[in-house]
This record gives sequence, structure tokens and C-alpha cells, in this order.
Amino acid sequence: MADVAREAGVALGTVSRVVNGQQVGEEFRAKVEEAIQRLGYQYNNSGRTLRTGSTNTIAFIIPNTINPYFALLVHHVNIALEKRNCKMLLCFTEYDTNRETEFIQMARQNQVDGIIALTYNPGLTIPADVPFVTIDRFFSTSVPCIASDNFGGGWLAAHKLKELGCTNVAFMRIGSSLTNEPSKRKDGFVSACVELGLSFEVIALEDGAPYAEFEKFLTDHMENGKLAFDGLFTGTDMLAWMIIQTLKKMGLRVPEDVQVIGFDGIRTFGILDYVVSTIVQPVQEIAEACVSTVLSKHLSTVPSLICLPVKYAFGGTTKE
Amino acid sequence: MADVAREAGVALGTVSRVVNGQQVGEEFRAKVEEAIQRLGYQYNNSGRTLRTGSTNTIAFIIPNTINPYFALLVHHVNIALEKRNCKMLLCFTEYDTNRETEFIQMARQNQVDGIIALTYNPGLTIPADVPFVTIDRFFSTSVPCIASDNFGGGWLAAHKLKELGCTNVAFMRIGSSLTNEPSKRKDGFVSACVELGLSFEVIALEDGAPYAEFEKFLTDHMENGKLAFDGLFTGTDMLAWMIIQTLKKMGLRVPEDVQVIGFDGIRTFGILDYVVSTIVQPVQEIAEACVSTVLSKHLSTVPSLICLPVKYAFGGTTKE
DNA sequence: TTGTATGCGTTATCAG
DNA sequence: CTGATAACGCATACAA
Repeated sequence: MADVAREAGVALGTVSRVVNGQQVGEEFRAKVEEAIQRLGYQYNNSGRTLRTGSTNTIAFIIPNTINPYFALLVHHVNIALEKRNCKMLLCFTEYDTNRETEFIQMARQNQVDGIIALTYNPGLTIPADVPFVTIDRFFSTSVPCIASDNFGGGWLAAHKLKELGCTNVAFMRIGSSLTNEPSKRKDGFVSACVELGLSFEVIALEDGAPYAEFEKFLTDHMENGKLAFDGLFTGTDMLAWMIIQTLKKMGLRVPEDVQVIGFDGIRTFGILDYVVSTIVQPVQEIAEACVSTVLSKHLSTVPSLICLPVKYAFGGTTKE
Repeated sequence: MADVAREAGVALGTVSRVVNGQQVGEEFRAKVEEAIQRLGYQYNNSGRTLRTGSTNTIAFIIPNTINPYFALLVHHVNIALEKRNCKMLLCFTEYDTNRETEFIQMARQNQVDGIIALTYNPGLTIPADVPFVTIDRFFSTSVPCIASDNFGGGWLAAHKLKELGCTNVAFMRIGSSLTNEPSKRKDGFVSACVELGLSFEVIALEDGAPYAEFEKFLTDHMENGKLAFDGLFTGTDMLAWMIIQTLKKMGLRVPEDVQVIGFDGIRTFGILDYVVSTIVQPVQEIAEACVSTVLSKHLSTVPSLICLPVKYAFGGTTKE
């Protein structure tokens, strides 16, 4: 920048003003821009970061990008950031609680302007000196949490199964023992079953439990080649898909014998049909809410829990 | 850092040396570490970046993360980077050629230590002042290109179909008109068909062509309820999957009537079964090669085209 | 081995 | 509206 100033015969500050599009006399601007061209000057962001302490970068902490739901989230968060001229520093935890902690540290050292995190560490401490927004997990009223309406989604699934003619249903899930927003999927489902007088069962496996326990659960509920349930609601689309494979192996037809509703809204190859009938999370809205919240000037005044509406979508595993 | 030095009663340089794990007298180290604790000092990376010009960050430019193959790539590139204490600046182009150019500019302004890019802009200019590695696309001998053995993959697909009893095959693809490494999938396939005396056809649609052209191609090759082909090889797994849906709608059975082999190696939900029988790209090795190449000290001495071996995997759309 | 001093590229303040 | 200058936090060459 000093070189440019010398080349253009102006002061350093003037070059800075030109680069930042501030008010500068036309002749000066022309001289500076010409010098920039001539020298092939490249703006260096690290100087600005050092001086201002801001990077226009948000760290996004998430388990991985292989899980299609996370991949979708990454995509929409990035779009929302780009819209606001922000960059993304992506951190994959692989569900490793140490990594979660280290990434927060690393992000701060890199002067990120905020952190969006989807974590599972039960004892995670949230730094107070950087805007922090979590997905699917409520920490405290001072840490905004964005989630879809998980309770409403469970509720909707039960109503949908009832509407589609089911009389005996079950909720199936496997996952971390951590109580978080997605835990409410079960609560909403159970609540609606009770309300509807729908007979139901629940099987919730801890993370790491063998999948065979689901198979056992299902075979234990078989009588004369018929399953005791005519409707299943699962914690995720992936589990729904796996359960459906098992049902088929057991000689049951989906959706004729058993209807299955998953949760998330995963599509084949990310853009084609829904993999299973499902409760669709509003990923784009979630991403948008995360970004606008984490960048909001007055973090303390934003709501501490934002639940966004879900919807049901047909994916071939329910009766149309 | 100056505060820490004052608090510990040592010089600024000593604090720096402690922080960087350099040789420092035990008593000094202890004093400094205690002061760091007491003050809750946080290392600030922007100072280092300004001073050294390096960020330990690599920009990864890719269309999106919704496509499962790209998601896999992002995942493995990140792992390879993390192994080397590097961060990832992720840039989604959405196939927008302007974005591709802008991101390269942006990455340089952010002092990244290198760029890995999977792009489609035919006229993209590669900056000379930052290590640059491309995926699937050869620019010049001075820009290392990493790809899987696309030619070998096409060749393998033809051999596999022959081995599985096919006598009339076709290659189907749709995509950008850009000639890149994946274009060789067709070349390898055709070459093997000729070599094997296997009767074949090719349909290659330009990006943006309606999918219906594939349907027309297939129905045009129907005679008395039988398809003229008993084996299909597609440019990607996604196209294979779409074609299979079409075949089923036409009353054809896969793999009994027609066997289909895709390309990429996509699994359901990223980790379960292969979606279709496929030629699997060695994603992890590709990612590893990209990272080690872009970080290599002597970029000029690395090979300019690295092709990594593919393999065939069964995914239910071929006879076992 | 430790202390001192300089400069990396930028923004922002203040004086002209 | 422009010019001069200090300061951001760190690494490092050099002096002690």
C-alpha cells in the first residue's frame, strides 16, 4: 500500500480510502487506481484484521459433512454467510468432544467474528467474548439456540400416521444420551399418541448400542407373520431407511404392511426425491437464523430459543 | 503479549518463545505460563499472520457440499489438512465461473498458504504466487492436477459388464462441455469395448439438456418390450440412479434385464451400502494427494498429473 | 539464554 | 479532502 502511495504520489491514507471506497477526490482516485494496476497490488487482509480485530469470518463447528443433513446445513449456512460478505471457517468434530473444545479455542485465536456450533459435549463451556449460537441444543438464556420445532415434528408424525390409518405405532431412535432439542421428537410423538388415543411403544437406544437391538425389538413384536405395528416413526431418516431394509428382510411390505416416517428431510443425492416419508427440517431457515443471530449487533436481546416450523413430506414409505 | 511480559517480569520476546515452545529457561517458562493463566491471555493469530505471511490455511474451492461426492471430498480434504495442523477456508462456487475467479482473489487476500480447486471455468487463470492444485482438471504442467484414473475406470466398467455377460452396452453421460479428466471415462469405456469386441453406443448430453433426452434414447432402443442394451455405464452414480428409475418405469428389471454401473462410489447416507454398482473413486487418497501436494515445499518438482486407482464395487444393480 | 527493537499492512486519528 | 503518523500483536534479528 505504501508502494502504491509512492507510485501514485499520494499519501498512504488516501490509498486506503480508495481501496475502501470512501470519499476521495476524482483525480486522486484515478491516480491511485492506475498505480494499483501498474504494480499489481493485492490487498492484504491480515493487516486489517490486526488493526480492526475483525475478520468477517464465522466458525461453523459440526460433526462432519458426510451425513447428508449436516451437508445441507453447511451449504445453507455458507450461502447465508456469503450473502453478508462473510467467510466460513469449517470445523469437523467427528463427534469428538475434545475437538469441540479445541475448535472453539482455535476459532477465537483466529479472531472469528462469531461461532455457530452443533455439538454434543455435555460439559462444553461457551466463551463469553465471542458471539456464539448453537444448533439443536439449549445451553442457557445467554446462548441463542436455533432448532426446528422438534416437538411439533413428533406431534405431526403421530397425527399423520393416525390420519393414514395406523392404529398401533412405535417410535424408534438411537443416539447420544444427551438431552437436546431433537429429544423432543419423542415427546411430541408420545404426547400426540396419548391425545389421539393411539396405542404406542417407544424404543430408544443409547449411542453405540448394536443395531441388532432394533431387529430384536421388531421380531419380538411379530405374530403369525404380522407386525404388531402398522406405523413407525424414527428419530432420523437414516434410521428409517435402515429399519425399512430390516422390515423388507422380514417379509414385510412398506408402506402396505407398515408405514414409516423419518425425520430430517433427506433427498437422494441431495436434490432428488425424499429418501423416505419424513418430517422435513427447514434447513435454509435454520441456517439463515443462525447467521443473522450470530452477526446481530445486540446478541443479548435476541430470543434464546428459536424453533422453526417443520412440515411433512411424502417419500414413498407411507400410503399417499 | 506485552501485558503477559510485564506481569511475568520478562521481556516480550521471551513470552513469544514460550508460546511457540522454543527453548526457554525453566524458571522463565514457569513465570510466563503463570502470567498467561492469571491474565487469561489468548494468542492472537493475526499478528503472526501479518508478520510471517502464513496462515496455515488452505482454500478449498468446490461447487457445493450437497452433492454427496463433493461432501466426501470436503470431508477427506479436511481430515488431511487437520493432520497437518491446517485449517480450511471453504468456498462454494455453485458452478458459477465468476465465483470461481472471485474466490481465488479472496483466498489470496486472506494470505492462504495454498488453494485446492475443483472448477469448471474454461478460462480460469491460475495465480502464480500461491501454491495451486486442481482436481479432475489439467491446466498445464505447472499446475498439479489430481484425479482418479478415469480412463481406467471406464475401461474397468466395460470389462466388468462383459464379464457379467453383457453383449450390448451403452455409455450415458450429461455434463459440462469442458474437456476434463472425467471425460476420459468415456474414452476408457469405448477403448475397452473396441478391444473386447463389445457392441456399444454413446449418448453424451450437454449440461442443461433435458433429462427427457435420455428417456427418448432408451425408448428409441426398445423392441418388443426389450431394450437393445443389457448393460449401461453412466458418467456418475446419480445419473445411474436416475436411469434406473426410468428403466423401472419402462417395465425393465435391474439387474435382470439391464445391468447398470455408475461412477463415483456414493453410499446411502454417506456410510451405508453403495447406491448402485459403481466404479469407486479413491476419495481419501485424492484428498491426501491434494493436500500433500499443495503443501509441498517444492511444488515445481511434483508430477503435474496424478491419477489414482479406482475399483469396482457391487451395489445391487449388476448381477453379483 | 534473555532483552531490545523493528517491521509486517492496515485503519484511524488528528492536523493541515 | 488529504497528509502524516501511531498503533494493532507478533516473530525475529541482533545486542547483551
